[in-house]
Parts: sequence; structure tokens; C-alpha cells
Amino acid sequence: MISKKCTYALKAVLALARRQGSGPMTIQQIAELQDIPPRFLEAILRDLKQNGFTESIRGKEGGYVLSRPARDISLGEIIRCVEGPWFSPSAEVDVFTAVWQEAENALNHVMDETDFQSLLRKEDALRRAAVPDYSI
Amino acid sequence: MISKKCTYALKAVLALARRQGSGPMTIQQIAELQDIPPRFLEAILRDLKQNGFTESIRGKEGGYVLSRPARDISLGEIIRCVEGPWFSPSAEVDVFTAVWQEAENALNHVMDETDFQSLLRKEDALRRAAVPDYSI
DNA sequence: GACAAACCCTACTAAATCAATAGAGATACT
DNA sequence: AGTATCTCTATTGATTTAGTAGGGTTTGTC
Repeated sequence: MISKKCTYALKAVLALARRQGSGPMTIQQIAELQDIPPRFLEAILRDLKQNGFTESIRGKEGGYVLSRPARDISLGEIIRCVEGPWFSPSAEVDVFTAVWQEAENALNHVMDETDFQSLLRKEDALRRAAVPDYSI
Repeated sequence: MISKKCTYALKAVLALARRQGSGPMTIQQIAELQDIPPRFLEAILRDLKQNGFTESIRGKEGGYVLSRPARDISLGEIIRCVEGPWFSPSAEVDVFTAVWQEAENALNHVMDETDFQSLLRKEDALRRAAVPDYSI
């Protein structure tokens, strides 16, 4: 349902979101941090760039940055960019068409509720839960 | 998102729903009516049988019938039977897990709202719309 | 200008999944 | 006995997904 390519894209955006404001991140850095095959990630980031989510800086000291604040990018936007619609409209109108459309809407609604800033906060919370800090 | 196998299953159940109360339908009949490869349909119907949605009568005059009234079978039940969960739970708990779960719930909710009796009514309405009857 | 570090583009291959088919078997009615 | 039906396992072919390869272009530094 969610392809590997798509989860790679989401993880990459999450990595860029965390770094936002501190200069570009290279494909290699993202790939290592998030454990993504680098040449595959390269294609994904280009795709995101063409759809206006990321920008690239070429040459030395180059890399990728997010085009918009993490707060303004929803999970749904990235997923739709990478995967297209979930329920692609069939050629003919049949008894199921309306239901698929409802499902599409419901899914988009859920995915658009979450933005990448809130995912960062959630990531922080998960880390604190996994490695508790008992210092005063 | 919805595989061919799954739409075949839904169409087959719809065909059986229409026929409900008038004896069994053979694989061949369903296949021709709904334009489904018969040997593929065979496997699908067996699968539905093993999950309690259909029953089969062997030998001459045999075929398949629905185990329950069309009113009591939801779209979601058949889809889950054929496809399993949409967002299969990943091994590790990460920042996306909760969202996927929400999406799964939203989708199930939409799919469980519609039963096969209401699909039959919708099919009738579509037919009337396509071939209008102007008689008094 | 040479070099190195980065992104850019097209094409290809390998693996997995989906769709469909084949063939032999079991059951039940007439 | 014969025929129409469902039953089971295995295999094949098509499509999609995942990943790789190789060469190209841009930019900063020495």
C-alpha cells in the first residue's frame, strides 16, 4: 500500500525537515542517515524537486533543501507526489465508483492532517521514550 | 489499489446477490456475466468459500450461492478477505505507524458503510439512467 | 585551468507480485 | 455410466517495483 519508494521519500523529507535552516544535505548524508540506497534516493529527490518540494544546490557544498517550511508540507502531498492517487478512476462508471471516490477522499483527509513539523515532534517523543534521560 | 482479483470478487458477489433465492450460479455463468476469466474466478470463489462468504453445491445443477443475505455483507468484508489489510503493520514502530493505522481505520469505515443490497439498488439505478424507459 | 564534490539524466536489470492457465481429481445428479 | 459441476496444486506469463550502471553537468577551490 505504501511502497518502499514512498517511505524513502517521506524519510528523506523528514531528514531535510530536521536540518532546515542549517544548509543543504547531500544525497549521501540522507541515504546513510535513513538507510536508503543512494542511487535510488537520487531519483526520488529529483522527483520531489520537479514537483516543487525540494530545491537542489549543485557543485561543492551543494545538496538538497526543502522549498517550504516543514509546517507547510503534509504527508499527503508527498505521498500523492510519489504514488499518485490511491484509487485511480476506472474507465467506466460502475456501482463501485462512488465508494472508491469516498475512500480516496477519506485517505487524503487523514494524510493531509499531518505535517512534517508534527512528525519531527513525534520523532523526538519516540526517541525520548526509547532512550529515557534520567538526568536532573 | 484495488486489484483485478478484488474487483472480480466484488462483481462475483454482486452477481450472486442478484440471484439470491433462485438457486446456485455456476462459475461459468458468473464468469460470462461479469467478464471474468473462469479459471481465475474459480480460485476466487474457493477463497470466498473458505472465508464463509459463499457456499458451493457440487455435481450437476451445482454452483455457488451466498452464505448470508446481501444486506449483511459489506464491501469491506470482501475486500479484506481478498486483499488483507491495506496498510500492513511494519516491523518497527516509527513516526508513521499511527498515521497508517488511522488511514486503515478510515478506509475500513468507508468500505463497511456499503452492503451488497445497496449496491444492487445502485446498479438498478445506473441501468435505468443508461437505458431510460419512457413508457407510461 | 585542473580537480573534486556534488547534482543530473537515461537506460538497464533483477526481484517480487499479480494475473491467468493447465491438468488431473472428486462429487453428485440422472 | 456419463456428464456437469466444483476442487486442488503447480506452473507460466505479464506487470510493477526496487535497485544499479554509466556517463554527463555544474560549481567551488587551489
